[in-house]
Amino acid sequence: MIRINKELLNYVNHLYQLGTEGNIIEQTFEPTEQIIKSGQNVFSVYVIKSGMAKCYLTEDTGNDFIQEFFAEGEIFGEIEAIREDISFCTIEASSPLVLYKIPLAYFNELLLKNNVFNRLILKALANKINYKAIRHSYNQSHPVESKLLRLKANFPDFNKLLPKQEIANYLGITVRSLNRTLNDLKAKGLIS
Amino acid sequence: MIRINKELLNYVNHLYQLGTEGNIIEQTFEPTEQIIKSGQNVFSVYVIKSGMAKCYLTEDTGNDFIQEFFAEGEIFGEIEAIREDISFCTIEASSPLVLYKIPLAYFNELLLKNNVFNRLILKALANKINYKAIRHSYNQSHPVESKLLRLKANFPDFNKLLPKQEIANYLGITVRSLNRTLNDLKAKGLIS
DNA sequence: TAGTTAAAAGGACAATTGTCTCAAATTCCT
DNA sequence: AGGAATTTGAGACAATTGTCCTTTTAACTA
Repeated sequence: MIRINKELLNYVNHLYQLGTEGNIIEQTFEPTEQIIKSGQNVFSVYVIKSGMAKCYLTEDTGNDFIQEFFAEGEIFGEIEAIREDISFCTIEASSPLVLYKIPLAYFNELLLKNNVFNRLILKALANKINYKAIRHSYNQSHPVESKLLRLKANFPDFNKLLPKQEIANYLGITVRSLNRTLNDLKAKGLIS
Repeated sequence: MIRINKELLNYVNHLYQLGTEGNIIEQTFEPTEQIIKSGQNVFSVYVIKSGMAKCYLTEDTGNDFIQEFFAEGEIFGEIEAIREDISFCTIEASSPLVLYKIPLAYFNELLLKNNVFNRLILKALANKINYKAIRHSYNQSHPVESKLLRLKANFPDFNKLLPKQEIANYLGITVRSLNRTLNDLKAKGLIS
């Protein structure tokens, strides 16, 4: 649910310290600001220094489906950079955000010339595929109750961190179903 | 549903032609044979030369959820290689398969020393993330009827190619629901 | 070709989840 | 503090999807 990548953050932080040519700059955003918008061009790759953002797709039904919440060290814009395509999702600040902004040209240069960076990106991509595969499979094969228990197990205080609508959008259900299931779980003593 | 990667196939074919050190070898499998098994170590990365394989996860409910069907040029085992982890899915031949088998050591060497290969892998990974994100979002936000129409639009003859159980496992539904919905669509004249 | 096995189809019912609506609680302004 | 706006909670009902089971059809084997 809330993804981090400390290793990548450390490395980008290191690149930033080097400070050569001012290639990487810091940028801040306030909650609800959108950094990348679905269907638009992406001119930079971003790594989160601090704060949290949500990554979501808006469906033709009007529903938002939240892919993940990104926190320290998570990268976004890299898929679009590598595919040389417009964005397929929207990234929106969930809290005050501080980002490292890497221009496309420099990102590609790093990929080509910096083995360490290249490997970190390969790993970041492989991890995304891994968790996406597991999550999709789980979501398709289990009822809401199981999904909620799983979420609770991984993020005990999810219901304090996020509004109900966001939790529902993350689970791909309605708020009504979420409330109903939370009540069932409370009645069974499986949740506080 | 059936993924291909011609560009990667061409390049791996080219590497194979070079034939240095016999690093890449060809291997064949018959339907139902498993090339990679969930939970086990992966010793090679594979690229499909011809035929089709299914990539699926088995859930604790006993359900198989099919991530994708892989055909010419699709790569698998690369996630595990990059993450240095055991496999999280099973790859099983759906038809007679011919594969290029790339040993881990050579795969890593290529990633490090061959810019063209490296970029092709980055693209392959980015594409997987892209289509997974879009599919998961769609699946969570639409009823079975929409999923089926979408499948029909993308693969008009899916119901001739695959048994019902496989289609159901790909859509994350039961065969009963699949049949019911196919009937509804026929009644509405939306499907043959 | 008959007999066995597997795949496809669907009836009947139950469980799950969504839709619509309204009321209560909470937050946010100025 | 007082009123507006947002968030939360839930009742009543409808629609969707799953479970279980039986029948039909197709496919394979000896």
